Amino acid sequence: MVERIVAAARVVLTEDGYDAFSTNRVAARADVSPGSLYQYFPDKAALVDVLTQRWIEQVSEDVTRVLLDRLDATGPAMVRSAADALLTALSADVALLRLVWEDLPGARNLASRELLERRVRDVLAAYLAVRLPAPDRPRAARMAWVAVLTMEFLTVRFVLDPDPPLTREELLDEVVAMGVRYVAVAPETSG
Amino acid sequence: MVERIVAAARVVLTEDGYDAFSTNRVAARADVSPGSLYQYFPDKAALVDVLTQRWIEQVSEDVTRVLLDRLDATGPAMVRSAADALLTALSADVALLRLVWEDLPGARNLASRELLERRVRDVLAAYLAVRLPAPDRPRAARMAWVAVLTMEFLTVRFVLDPDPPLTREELLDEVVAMGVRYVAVAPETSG
Amino acid sequence: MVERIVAAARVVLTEDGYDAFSTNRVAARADVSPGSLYQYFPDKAALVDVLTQRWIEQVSEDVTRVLLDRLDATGPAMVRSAADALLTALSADVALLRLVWEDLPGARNLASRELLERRVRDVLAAYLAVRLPAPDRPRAARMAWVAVLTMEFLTVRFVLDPDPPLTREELLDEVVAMGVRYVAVAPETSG
Amino acid sequence: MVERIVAAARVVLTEDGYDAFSTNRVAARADVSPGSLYQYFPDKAALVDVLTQRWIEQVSEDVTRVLLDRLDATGPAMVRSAADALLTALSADVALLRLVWEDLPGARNLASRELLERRVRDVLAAYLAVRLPAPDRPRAARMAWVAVLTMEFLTVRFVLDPDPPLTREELLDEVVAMGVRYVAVAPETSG
DNA sequence: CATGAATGAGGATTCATTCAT
DNA sequence: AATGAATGAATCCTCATTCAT
Repeated sequence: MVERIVAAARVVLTEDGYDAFSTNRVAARADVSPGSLYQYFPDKAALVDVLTQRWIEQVSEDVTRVLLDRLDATGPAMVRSAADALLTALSADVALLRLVWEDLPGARNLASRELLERRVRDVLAAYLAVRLPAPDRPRAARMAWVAVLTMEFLTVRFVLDPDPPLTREELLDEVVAMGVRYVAVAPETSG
Repeated sequence: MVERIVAAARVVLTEDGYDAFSTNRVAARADVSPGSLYQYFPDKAALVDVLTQRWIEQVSEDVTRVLLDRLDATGPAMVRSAADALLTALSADVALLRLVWEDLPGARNLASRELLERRVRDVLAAYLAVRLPAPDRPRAARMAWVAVLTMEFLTVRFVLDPDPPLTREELLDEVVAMGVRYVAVAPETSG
Repeated sequence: MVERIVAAARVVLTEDGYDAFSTNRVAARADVSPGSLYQYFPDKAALVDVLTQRWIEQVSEDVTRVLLDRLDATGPAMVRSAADALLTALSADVALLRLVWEDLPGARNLASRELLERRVRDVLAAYLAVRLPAPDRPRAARMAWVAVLTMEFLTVRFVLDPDPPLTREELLDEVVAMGVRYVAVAPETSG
Repeated sequence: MVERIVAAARVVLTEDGYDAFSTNRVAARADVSPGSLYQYFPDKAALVDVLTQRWIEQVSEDVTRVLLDRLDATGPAMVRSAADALLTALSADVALLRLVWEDLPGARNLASRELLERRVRDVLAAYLAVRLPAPDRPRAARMAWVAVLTMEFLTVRFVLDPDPPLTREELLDEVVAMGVRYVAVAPETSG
C-alpha cells in the first residue's frame, strides 16, 4: 500500500510535474482514497521526502560501496571507480534526477543530499588522511569537501545536459585527472 | 512603484519563504493593492523572475568584467581574480543566493543560471583556445565547461555552508590550484 | 447535495439576479462549502446549464408527449393541445422562464432551446409529411419551422407579459387559428 | 469622441464577445483613457445600451417608415413590404443582431426591443382598426400583438439560422400568407 | 477636458486535510 | 483499516471605477 502510493507519487511527479503534484492526484493514480494516503504519510511533504530519500540513499549506497571496495586501489583507479559508480547511479533514473535538481524546491531534498555528500566525504577524508604525507586532518577534510562537491556537480550536470560537450569517458577522464592531480599536489593553503 | 513591489517580493521571499509568497501578501507588504501589482507584472512568476534575473545578471556582470579585465594576466592570477569576483558577488546577498539555490523550484531560475554559466564559459573558452598549445576548440570547450561548473558550485556551496571546512582564502587557493593545474596539464581525453 | 446546490442556484439566480450569481454565494445559500460545489459541477457554467437544461427538458417532454398523444386528432385539436401543453409548462415556473429569456446571456441556453425546438419541429414535420396532399418533405420542414417558432415565441411572450392584450383562451384561439389555417392553405412558395 | 468609444465598443463586442467586453478593453481599442470613457458614459451598461438602442432605433425607423409609406396598399403588399424592410434591416448587421439575441443578457436590451415592438404594433393596430369590418379596438390590438411578434421572431431566427429551411423569398411568402390569411379571417375569440 | 495609475472588493477555483461511516 | 465526501482557507487574478494631475 505504501508502495502503491509511493509509486503513484513517482509517476505523477515525473509525468505531470511538481506543480500538478497534489495529494488527491496521487491518491487517484494509486487507486487509493485520499484518506488512506494520510494513514501512511503525515502530509504531502512526507511523500516527496520518502521518494527522494530512498533514491538518494540508493545512490549513496552504490557509491560508498564501490568506494569502500576500492580503498586499496591506486588513487586514479579509486577515483575513477567512484565517479563511474556515481555516474551510473544517477543515470539510472534521469527523470528522478531532473525532478530533484530542476523541479523540486531545493529545500525539499537539501537534507538528504547533504547526507549523501557527507557520507562520501567522510570515506574520502578517511582515505586521504591515511595517504597524505603527513597526517593532516583538516587538510584531508578540505580536500574531501572540494573533491566530493566537484564530482557531484559535474556528474549531475553531465547527466542532465541534453547536449554535453564531452562524452561519458571524457567526463570520467576529466574527473580522474582533476582528482588525481589534486591529490598528488594538494596546495599548501595560505590560511 | 516597480521597485517597491520588487523590494516587497524580496522581503516576503527571504523572510517568509517561497510557500508564503503570494501576490496578495507581496502587495500588502508593499502597501500596494493587488491590482497595482498586475499593472507591472503579468503574473506571479514574473515577479520572481525579475528578482532572480536581476541578481544573476549582476553576478554575471561582475564576474565577466573581472575576467575580461584580466585576460592578459597569468593563468593563476586570472583564475583567482575570477573566483574572487564570483565569491564577492555571491556573498553580497546571501539571503538571495540561499533563496535561489534552496527555496525556489529549480526550474524557476534554471534559464538565467545557465545564461550566467554560458557567458562565463564562453569567455573562458575563448581564452583557453588562444592559450592552448595547438588550437583545439572542442578541448577548450570541455575544459571551460568543467572549470566553470566547478568554480560555480564550490563557490555557491562555500557561501551557503554555515560552517565550511575552509576559509575564504583557502577556498580561493583550492580553486586556483585546481584550475591552474587543470589548465596546465589538461588530459589527453580518451574519447 | 446536488439538489441542495441546484436549489440554491435557482434561488440566487431568481432572487438576486444573474450578476450576483457567484459560486461562493450559491455555496453560502446552500450551506455548503465552495469546494463541495466543485465536486458536483465542473464549473460555474455547469450549474446554470443543469438548471436550464432540466427545465427545458421538462417542457420539451410535456409538449412532445401531448403532441404524440394527439397525433390522431384533427388539426385544430392537436394544435390546441400542443399549445396548451406548452403554455402550461411555461407557466409552471415563470421565474425560471423569465430568467432564461431575460437575464441569462442567450448563448448560455441556446443549445438547449434549439434542442427543444428541433424536437417539436421533428414531430410536427413527421405529422405534416403524412397529412400533406402530396408527400413533400421540404415543405413540411418549412411549415414545421414556421409553426414551431411562432408558437414558441407567442407563448413565451404571453407568459412573460405582465399585461398581455389577450386572455389565455384568446391566445390559444389565436395560435390554433393561425396554425390551422396555415396548415390548411400552406402557400406554394416561390423559391 | 463618443463616436470613437461607441465604435470601439462595437468592435470589442462583436469581435471579442460579451465576456471580453470590459471598459478597459474598449478604452484601449478606442485609444482613449478609461477615465475619458467615464466622462461620456455613466457606467459600462450605458455603453451597451447606446449601442443596442441606436441599432434598434434604426431598425424601428426603417420598418415604420415603410409601414407608413404603404398604409394605402393592399394587405398582402403591405405585410410583405414590412417584412421585407425588417428582414433587410436585420440583415444589415448580422453580427450585431447575433450579439443582441445570443450574447447579451436579455434584460440588457429588453426595453429597447419592446419599444420597437410597441411602435410597429401601434401602427399596425391603427391600420387594422380602420380595416376591420366593425371597429374593434381590442381585437385589432390582439391581432397586432400576434402579428408583430410572429414577424419579429421568424425574421430574427431566419437571419441567425446558419442553415435555414427556407429561402428569403420563401420566408417572405410564409409571413405574408400567414399575415394575410390571419387578417382575412381573424377568429371570433372565445374569451 | 483628458489622463492613466491606482484601487480593492470580489470572483472562480484548488487542494491539503479531516472524520463519520 | 479504508473510505471519500466535505471542507474552507487561501490563491491568483480581474475589472469597473475614481481622482489627482
